[in-house]
Amino acid sequence: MPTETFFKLPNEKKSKILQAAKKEIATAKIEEISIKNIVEEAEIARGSFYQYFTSKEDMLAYLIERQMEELKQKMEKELQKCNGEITEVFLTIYDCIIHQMVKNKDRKVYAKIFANVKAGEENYFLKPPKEEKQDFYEKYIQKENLKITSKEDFRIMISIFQAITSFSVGHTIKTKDFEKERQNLIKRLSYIKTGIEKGGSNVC
Amino acid sequence: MPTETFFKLPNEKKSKILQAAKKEIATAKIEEISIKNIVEEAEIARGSFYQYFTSKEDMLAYLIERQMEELKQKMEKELQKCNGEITEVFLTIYDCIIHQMVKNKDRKVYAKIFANVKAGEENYFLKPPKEEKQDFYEKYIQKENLKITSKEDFRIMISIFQAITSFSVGHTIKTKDFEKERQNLIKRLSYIKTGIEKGGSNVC
DNA sequence: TATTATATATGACACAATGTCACTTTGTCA
DNA sequence: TGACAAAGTGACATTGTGTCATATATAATA
Repeated sequence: MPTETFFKLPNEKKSKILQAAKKEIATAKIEEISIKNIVEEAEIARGSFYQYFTSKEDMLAYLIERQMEELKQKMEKELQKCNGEITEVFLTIYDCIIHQMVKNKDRKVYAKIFANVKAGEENYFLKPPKEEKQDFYEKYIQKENLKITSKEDFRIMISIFQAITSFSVGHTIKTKDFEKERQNLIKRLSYIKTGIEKGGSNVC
Repeated sequence: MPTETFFKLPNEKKSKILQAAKKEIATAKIEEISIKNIVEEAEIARGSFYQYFTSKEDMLAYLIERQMEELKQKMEKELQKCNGEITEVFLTIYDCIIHQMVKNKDRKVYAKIFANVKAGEENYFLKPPKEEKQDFYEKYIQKENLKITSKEDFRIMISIFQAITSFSVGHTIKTKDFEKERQNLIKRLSYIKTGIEKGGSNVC
């Protein structure tokens, strides 16, 4: 978290610093992000940076948190419009994420953040906002048509969709074939909905 | 790739260097891996390191490739035993990966590599060996019982399983509740097999 | 064997980036 | 106006990187 000093800064200066940080993130490889570049771009002294943030990581974490906040807000707005079908919900989430990574003014920042999500950590993009860890997905998804008998099962089901959605976003960014990858995701979701096995009336 | 010089080295020395590198990877945060530590541990001069590898990344890539080679071999051996059912195949893959990350002498190296797989790049752990990009999975999976009509669909189906398996490994390493997470994966696989939707005879 | 050529090994060095700190400037309030 | 606190500054010590001229070992040749 930035220091109190940072928050007390005039908005212009704050925004200039954040803008410089975003530019650096968008431009440099994540492991080569340099405070030197940021302070030069923001036209502040090196020492000042450390008066605002305790470290490079501190700054990055703050910036990521802000961007995710923005994403989550847009996402919630879109999710309101869903009819509660789980596949629709996750397609919406996918669309929101892709939109941020392609159309948003900070698209390169989003893309860089996403590309650097590690398997060993939670995916910010799919992690529910802090207050509503458990209930976030329940709010938007109708359970009536699902083969679940417990909350635990519901969570397991959600995790399937999270994994698929995350995977699909990754692929989309790599191939940049937005049409195709969206269709692929739809196929994946439909497979999950009705099963991959032949037989039974669950056939597409 | 290491230089010719490196490969010409006596096995003992080579192995001492690789051992030092592994120790560093197992110990340090990925972004803090230091050649300094490696050369000290391996008791070679700093300059020598650069005679063997062109850069830190070069060394890491080589080491990762070696470890993945080892993993893939073990994996193929286990896959031979499978009956061709897609869920069994991916459970086997999961078990192999977890085994390497928990029981293998280089378990910490494997765990560190896995934890640092990024969303923006292919997951080494699930990427087929270089020669057999396309056919790797086809070799072990029976398609007869699957609702697929094209190679393309088969690949999409595989990608679902890859995503789930990777996700499950990640969770397992995080929670360290091996029993539970394996059961969760089994549930996920079963959901994918028969679908998550109520109705139809595909119910569990 | 002596001599030359080639390959390997070495650590001092230049460079680059980090985080700190003593000092300066600015702002506030009695 | 003065004096105290808050914010700003850039030189500095530190740490790690990759390079390079030089030293040493190994092989090849006469």
